[in-house]
Amino acid sequence: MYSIGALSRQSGVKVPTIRYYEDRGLLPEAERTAGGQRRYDADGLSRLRFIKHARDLGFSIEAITGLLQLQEHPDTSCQSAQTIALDQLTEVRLKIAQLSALERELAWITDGCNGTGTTKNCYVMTSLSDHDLCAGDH
Amino acid sequence: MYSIGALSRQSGVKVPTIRYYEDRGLLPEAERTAGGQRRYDADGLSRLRFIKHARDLGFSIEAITGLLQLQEHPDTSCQSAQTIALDQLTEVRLKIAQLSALERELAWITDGCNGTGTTKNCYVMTSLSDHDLCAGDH
DNA sequence: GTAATTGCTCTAGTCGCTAGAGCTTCAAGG
DNA sequence: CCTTGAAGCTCTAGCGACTAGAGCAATTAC
Repeated sequence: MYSIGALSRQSGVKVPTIRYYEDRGLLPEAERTAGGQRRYDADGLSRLRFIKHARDLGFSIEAITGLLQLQEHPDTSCQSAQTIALDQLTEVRLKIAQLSALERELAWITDGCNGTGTTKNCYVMTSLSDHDLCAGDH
Repeated sequence: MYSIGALSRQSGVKVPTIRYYEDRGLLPEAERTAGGQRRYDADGLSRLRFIKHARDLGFSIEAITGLLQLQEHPDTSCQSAQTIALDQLTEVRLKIAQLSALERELAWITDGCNGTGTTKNCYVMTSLSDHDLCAGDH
């Protein structure tokens, strides 16, 4: 049996975050000692690791709730799980595309300034004032 | 003189967001009519456009505050402006790198599942449970 | 037995807005 | 001049996923 601190060390998830996950229903209500402290077993640890891994991959709490529900029905089709993961992949790719557009703009803007002039004539400042100086659209 | 609604249409920034920017100190306190409504001039509009453009490029409110302060001293060196922009570029590149790593993981995980099995044996589910099945580290 | 550590609950703060309630002011038409 | 409807006002609360802190109770190691 682990205390919440031990679970935290084993999983890499901070103590308040574990309590937050319980609050949000990702973790079942933990067993308690006579004094009211939470105690966990190996199942609790593996469930928390699952959650952490999914969070690290950018899944939302809501998506993880869905995945955990699927996990509790091991004989149903895994198509739903794949759909959740593919949706996440799509979102990640979209964000990468958006950030890449920003990267191009920022590189363009910073390239136009060598840092030696004054703010008044600075390419960074004028670019932000005048959208037309940008390379692409956003 | 623009009303807040007119300013909103001209800038593409929503009315409550304009008030929020004023609250946060990005915009100076607007002049008011006798009845207490905000009125803006061309300067207010160009300042708001500057803010919007910077927000679109992902600059934080704090970074924009810095840029606006620089803008008010047009004869100082523009090195600070370039630094803020380069910092932002670095952050964007870092986020892209992180998301690209996630993309690889998610693609790997979803590729391993054809959606026809059961949850119990689903590669998506087992990958989330067992970190070692991942392609890289994160 | 005592002291240090860890745990508990509860509230509030982070960021950048967004939504809603309940009220007042403005501008245009008659 | 008066009405009406749109647009404005302030204030509070909510989003997501935590994080920080106060003030107290339980556990554990010596």
